[in-house]
Amino acid sequence: MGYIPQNIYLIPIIIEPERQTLALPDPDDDNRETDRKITHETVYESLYASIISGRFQPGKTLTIRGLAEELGVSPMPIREAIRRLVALGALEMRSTRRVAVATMTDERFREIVTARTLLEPEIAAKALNNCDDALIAKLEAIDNEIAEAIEKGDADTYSLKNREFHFTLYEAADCPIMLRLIESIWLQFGPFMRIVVSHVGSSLVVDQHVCAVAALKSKDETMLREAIKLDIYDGMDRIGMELLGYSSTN
Amino acid sequence: MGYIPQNIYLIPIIIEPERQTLALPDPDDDNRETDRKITHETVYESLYASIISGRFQPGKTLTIRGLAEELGVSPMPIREAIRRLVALGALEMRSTRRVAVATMTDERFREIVTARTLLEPEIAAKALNNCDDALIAKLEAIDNEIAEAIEKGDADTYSLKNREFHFTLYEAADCPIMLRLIESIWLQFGPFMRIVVSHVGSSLVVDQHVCAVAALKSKDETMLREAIKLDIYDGMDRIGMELLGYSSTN
DNA sequence: TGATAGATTTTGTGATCACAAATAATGTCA
DNA sequence: TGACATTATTTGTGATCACAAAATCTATCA
Repeated sequence: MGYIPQNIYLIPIIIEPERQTLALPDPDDDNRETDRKITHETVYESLYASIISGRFQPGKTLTIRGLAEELGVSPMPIREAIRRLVALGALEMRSTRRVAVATMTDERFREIVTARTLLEPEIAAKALNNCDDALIAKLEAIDNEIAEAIEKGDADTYSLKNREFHFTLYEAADCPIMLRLIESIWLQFGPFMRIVVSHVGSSLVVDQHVCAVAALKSKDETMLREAIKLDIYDGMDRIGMELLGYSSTN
Repeated sequence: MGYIPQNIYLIPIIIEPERQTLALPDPDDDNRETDRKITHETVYESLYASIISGRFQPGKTLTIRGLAEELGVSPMPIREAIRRLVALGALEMRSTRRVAVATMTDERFREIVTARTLLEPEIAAKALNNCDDALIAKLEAIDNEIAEAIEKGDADTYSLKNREFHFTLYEAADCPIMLRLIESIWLQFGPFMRIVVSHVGSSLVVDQHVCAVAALKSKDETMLREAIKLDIYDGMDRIGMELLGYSSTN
């Protein structure tokens, strides 16, 4: 794969997706004065979270009734949530109208890298104009949590916080349309994020997040674009390595 | 607007969206041996076609029951189709859970131009590798129909064929993920395509489609990217001009 | 033993209904 | 006459049901 920018040694480890029960947040929570709790919306968020955190095995088929029972709702809101996720490419509709978690192929993988390197440096550059000290502080705080997660080998927290870092930055750009496109892309490699890289491998990598924050501080757009691009290459490497040694199971 | 690449004179004319009844294709058609006719799928396609051809006034609120009655189906498949279109940004969900056709703002407009100029030249370049004589012939045929439509001042055919030209080229790239992103973007300015430019204005414009086809013939990637970029600027100009003299109605 | 045909279960789909929130319409009072 | 409260209607939402297609299981036969 010609996009690998530097020589790094990664040891990919697949975490077997332990059966994890889905659950909707307790409706008795008192934060519903702002927005009414719409079931299909809540279902969507629940499935969304499961997908981006890699709780669903890629290729796994989902059934409407199964999810409905698991989440304790009727099939109706499940259907609506599934339609949205299919539209975004997070789930794929098979010819028999069955939905499954999106799988990955070499071609899809390359497309994702291409689309990410086109859109994300651009939106980061737009965020540069709206950047203030609060944003920088927030990003640095997240980056510290990421370092901590790597230290502990906590893959879940790592991928969660890595995502948070990127989207915190991108949201500052105030470009909802581009953000939606990027979100759609992230959803499509979400199921592959549950991968741990060895501590040694990770620590050898130049932390592009630090570079990105430095670029924000010095208002250096070129440096920021480069940092985001290299961070994408780095992150996608981990998934790419995994793809090589792991043919799709079903 | 600084993106305008050349001095052209366009006279935008808004075609008032005449009330046009929606209708599902006759289920008695004999082309259903290949794939079963799923109602919510058919509804989706129907709404999709209405949106990209600008049959719906931007900002117009759609009701589930209203569409259901118009299409002669129950509210259920309407809901599913709407969820998909909301996910793609073609429709927007208001705070009261009401859906409306996406509106346009200066910010959204600029974002769309940015995203298009990032993604479309790239996918066109990928299509260049898979380009054969059949594709070129097809594109030239479409371009002839476009010229004819401009001649006659037929805005509907123009925007339909313009869309066909782009997507025929893009599909040749065989990049389904990027294609979906581009489709999502097109859906968002679809409602604004129903705009006629004066014949004189149009004929003054350099036909970037011809340039694109020439670039395909000579395998000139740089030229192809440039042609696509200029064509986007040209097309978006027409919408941009319209935006200036036409504050959003509701 | 292994493949195939039939039976059984599972599953997607679309319609209908009840309920609550939102919108529109109506009447009342200053 | 105009602003506000009240009523009526419309509309989104979620559950349940019936039906048909798909998937799974089972039994039969080579």
